[in-house]
Amino acid sequence: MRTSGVSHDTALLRRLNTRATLQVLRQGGAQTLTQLARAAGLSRQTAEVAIADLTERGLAEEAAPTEGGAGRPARRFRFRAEAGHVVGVDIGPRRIFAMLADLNGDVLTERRLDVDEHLPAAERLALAEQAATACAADVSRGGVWAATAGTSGVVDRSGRVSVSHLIPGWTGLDLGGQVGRWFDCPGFAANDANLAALAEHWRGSARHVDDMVYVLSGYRAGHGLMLDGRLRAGRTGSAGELGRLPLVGWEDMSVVLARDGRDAEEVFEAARAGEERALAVVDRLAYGLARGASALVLVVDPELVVVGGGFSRAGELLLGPMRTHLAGMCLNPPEVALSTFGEESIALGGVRMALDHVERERLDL
Amino acid sequence: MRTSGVSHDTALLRRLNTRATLQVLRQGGAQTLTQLARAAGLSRQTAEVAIADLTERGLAEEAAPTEGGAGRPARRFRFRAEAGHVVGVDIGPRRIFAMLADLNGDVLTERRLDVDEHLPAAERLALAEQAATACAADVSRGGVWAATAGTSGVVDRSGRVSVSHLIPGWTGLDLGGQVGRWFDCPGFAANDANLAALAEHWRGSARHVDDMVYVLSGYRAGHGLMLDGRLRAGRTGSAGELGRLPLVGWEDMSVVLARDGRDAEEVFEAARAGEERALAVVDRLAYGLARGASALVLVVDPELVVVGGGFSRAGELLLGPMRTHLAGMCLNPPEVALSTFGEESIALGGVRMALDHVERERLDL
DNA sequence: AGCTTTACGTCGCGTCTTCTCATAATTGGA
DNA sequence: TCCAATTATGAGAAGACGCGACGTAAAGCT
Repeated sequence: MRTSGVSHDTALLRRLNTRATLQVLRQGGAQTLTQLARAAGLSRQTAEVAIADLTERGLAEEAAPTEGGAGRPARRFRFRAEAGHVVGVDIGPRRIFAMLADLNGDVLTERRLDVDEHLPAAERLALAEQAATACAADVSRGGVWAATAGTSGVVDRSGRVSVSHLIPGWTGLDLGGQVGRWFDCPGFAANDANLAALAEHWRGSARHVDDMVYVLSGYRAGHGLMLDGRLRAGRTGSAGELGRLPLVGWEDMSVVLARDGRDAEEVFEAARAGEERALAVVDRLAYGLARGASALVLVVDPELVVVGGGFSRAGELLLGPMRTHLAGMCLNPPEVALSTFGEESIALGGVRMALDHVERERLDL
Repeated sequence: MRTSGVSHDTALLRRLNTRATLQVLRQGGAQTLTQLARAAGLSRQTAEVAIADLTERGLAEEAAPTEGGAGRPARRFRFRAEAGHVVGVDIGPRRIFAMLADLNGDVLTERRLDVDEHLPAAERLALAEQAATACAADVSRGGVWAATAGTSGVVDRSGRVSVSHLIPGWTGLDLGGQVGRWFDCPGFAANDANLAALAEHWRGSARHVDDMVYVLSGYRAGHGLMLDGRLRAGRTGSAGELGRLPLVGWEDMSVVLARDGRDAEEVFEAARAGEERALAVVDRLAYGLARGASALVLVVDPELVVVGGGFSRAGELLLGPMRTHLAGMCLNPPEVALSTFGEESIALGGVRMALDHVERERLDL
């Protein structure tokens, strides 16, 4: 039970209506006052007041009126997506990926960097900062309103890396705080699989689904949970460490491949060519994935499982057998889909998480 | 992305302030206008208007003023918890348990009934209806505002039992609809473990925790998920069927006991007396429970695991070894606690779910 | 009885939204 | 070229709401 505590005077109405107008403006593109008012369920005058408010805050501006059409041409207004920016960075063991996006979430610039997996924390951070600030080179100081980093390992709610086995010197790092310092803005950090889930739900394979599970398949495993349209990171942020459950069988992925002697890419290649042995290896991988996924499915019963990560490059080759195995393990097997964004999903999820903050705090949505 | 669509005129303010006043009134007991206003963050006048509103709706009434104290005695108002009622029914394989509660959720009457596990659906329903209506005998027609039934098996969002292995004729039953018809009110149905989780979170062992997992331990297994303070039933309501995952090892509970030859109660008795063989059996049960729980913990990373169901009667005898086993299976083992409400938890969870509906729809909270 | 304290009730003000009506700016046809 | 139709704009009035202020009412205490 929470107390309300907040006083509700008439100023709240103004805020609410401005918020509604802003939502409509963002979703519908450039619109006239009449259109805005109708869509937001307000009178034209109220919409006008809201637009004046937004214009003053730099979030709206007048656009060119529509050509043609009878009657007096209406003034049109558009959302100034360029009023602010957000940054998402994926800092992985072997790769750094930075993205700059505007307030619509449209990606403006990207930087990709391969790094050595033994690179120490300080230098890795410095490279990530370079990549991120380079992306934002054209953005004025203070123009980045929020930034989020994604990384492998356990990241707690405050943005601190509490455990990381894959990146040297990473454990204990206040990653969220670091990233915020780069742009003097609020900074966040989250587990990579969680961010990937966020991205897939935002614009990817899970666009139309509010209960889904993202499976990060590869030499390391992980997962992200999206329930009721919201990310569930768990108490310590360590949801996503399913790979640790020996019963589930994700740990022996690398064993399967090692036994074969080839790396994943080669095996997939051979399997695509129809080679028997490679197909058997792929089936074994699919079985392992299905075992892990089945635990997720039986626990949270999602509508969709999205498979991303390195192994997902095999595409339907892997998904087909995975569906078959999963069907045998669950009462109501959910749909299984490939990740839409490959490598970019983590940085894109970072963009989304930063946008979430901006929408909540600065746009007052 | 959803459009707002709702117009925000000044009437909304009134609604919001009335809501805030009602919340304060319910939480704080009988209060004066000044107290209400301060707690709700409103002016005294506004609180007065809200109270007038609530009084008209039958939800508030004037109480006796406080004795003593300087100054003019203030009128005091209290929430009329007796303005409406809710019903929760647990319809299990071998037991029916009905509860009537007022709008505060205080339980007024209970009825418990043992039934044969082979009892056909129609007769089982008739008995449940008898138990429930008997509980509500003193309540005027229309005085029950919502009712919820809990049962074992998969219950979908609409309140239909989609799968039930334990109760004959249960599969396909529109349980929520049935229960609603008893009292001519909105009726709901949910899986028993989910309702138990709700109850424990409301007033039981998980009172202060918003991310928790309820484990129904017994000859049949199940679980309920409470994340961010809300129940997550999953797409088809079949989250909670973890027992189906053979890898997890919940299925062989009965095997463990069968091998011993005694039933659970006898084994616990013997173990309490210190008998070696019984202790080994309990440890084996604890191991099985921990295996199942570990899957839950690794997937959702809760703060707390609440153990209920038949085996939980063993108390710390079972929980101790379970904690030990769990610690070996998880990175960050959560706390493990016993269920506060034994058999009553399911019906009580039903009360809570019915109250949720009432608060949302009729109290406009 | 008079003082102090606390609550009550009414009045007026400011804010917000909406309705109405006069006005402005276009297009298309006479 | 001019006029009607159409659509948007702008100003003013009305209604609803919340809040602060001030006078009044009702108790206890001295």
